[in-house]
Amino acid sequence: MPSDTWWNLDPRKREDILTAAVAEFAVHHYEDASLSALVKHVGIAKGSMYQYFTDKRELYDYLLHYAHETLQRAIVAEMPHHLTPQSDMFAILRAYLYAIGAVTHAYPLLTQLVNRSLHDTHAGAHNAHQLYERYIITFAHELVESAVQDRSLRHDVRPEGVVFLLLQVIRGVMQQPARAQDTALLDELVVLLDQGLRYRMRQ
Amino acid sequence: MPSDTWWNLDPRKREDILTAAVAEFAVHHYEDASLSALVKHVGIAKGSMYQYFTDKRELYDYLLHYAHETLQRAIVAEMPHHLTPQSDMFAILRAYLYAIGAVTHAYPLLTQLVNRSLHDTHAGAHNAHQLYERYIITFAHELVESAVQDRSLRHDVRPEGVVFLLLQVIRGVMQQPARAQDTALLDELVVLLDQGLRYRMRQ
DNA sequence: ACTAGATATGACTAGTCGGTCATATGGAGG
DNA sequence: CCTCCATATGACCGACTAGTCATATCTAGT
Repeated sequence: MPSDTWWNLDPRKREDILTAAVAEFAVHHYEDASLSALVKHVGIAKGSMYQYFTDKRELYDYLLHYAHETLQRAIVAEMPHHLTPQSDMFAILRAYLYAIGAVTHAYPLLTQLVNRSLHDTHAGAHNAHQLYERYIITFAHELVESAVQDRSLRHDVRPEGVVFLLLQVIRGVMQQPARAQDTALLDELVVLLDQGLRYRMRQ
Repeated sequence: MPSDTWWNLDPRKREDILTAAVAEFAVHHYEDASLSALVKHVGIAKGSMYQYFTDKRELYDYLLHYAHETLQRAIVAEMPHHLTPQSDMFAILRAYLYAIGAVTHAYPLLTQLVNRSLHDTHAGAHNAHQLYERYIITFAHELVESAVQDRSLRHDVRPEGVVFLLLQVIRGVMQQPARAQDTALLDELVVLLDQGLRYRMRQ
């Protein structure tokens, strides 16, 4: 947790630091990110950062927490209101992919920060970097469970494979912001997941 | 390219260095990987490494090249001989996923090295880290193209989405060696891709 | 105007890194 | 035994890092 001093800061200054920190950790891995470069960029003394955070790790954890919260909020806000947990699974999935597309476009650096954290072994020492991963996994699980109950999902396979498939599609969309903007592609993906890849005579 | 000195080396020594280097770069990102730690681990002087490679970058490129070649060879060797490019797309895909499962299990460190390189921004300055990515993309494209021609693939969608879907499944299997061993899961994935997720009355 | 506590500062420490190079060692041919 | 070239070595260099701390500055209460 940041210190009291951090919260006593002029909000504009706080935002400046936050923005610069996100940029630094979005471009570099945890170990490579440089506090020296960061403070120089913001225009404050290095010692000041240690008034706000006990060390680099705490700053990083706070950034991930902030990124996770911001992105999650934005995705929820982007989901159409008329959808309920009882809506068709594939309608929900499509809306979710659309929302991810919009949000990754609106917050490219936060997205990059989170995506990078998912592949950072060293960051794995702490929990914070898994916030987003857990969020996605939970979404996929709930989606599948709900679909199992209303019988819209085939029930001749364990949910495991279904969840795996959904997760990989969601991860792919999150990690390729350019494609996430291609709504036609997202539509096709949902159709393919729904109906399968194989050609059938009558469909 | 490594120097002549490298190739004049006692093969056992060469292998020791190679093994240690793979381990170092499999665990750490390019920037974090330490030549000092590496040579200490092998038991040679740091200067010696610079007799074999001009710099860190050349060593890394060589490692990726080596990893790519080894893994690709192993996957090809693992594919059943009775399959031809004309075989059913989903049969080929299943065999491919099986092969990846076997190979990632047999070469965990090489797999980790390659997977890490895919997410390394700095490594992106050079081409070597994309060897494997290109290999997988090519495989997916050829698979789809072949399936389009023999009409086993639905043709109401552009190949783009299909390739995306296949790539994400392949990437997921490569990056989660534990799951890649679960052949039942792999089977289910292929079925789901083939037939789709939705429940249908008659199937 | 004075004081006390909160905050800002940047020179400094101790450590690591990639890379260099003068020197030492080894082995083959004469 | 000597020479010559390939190879091995590790002290050393400059650059960079995270983190510290004595000191300076600021601000609010009296």
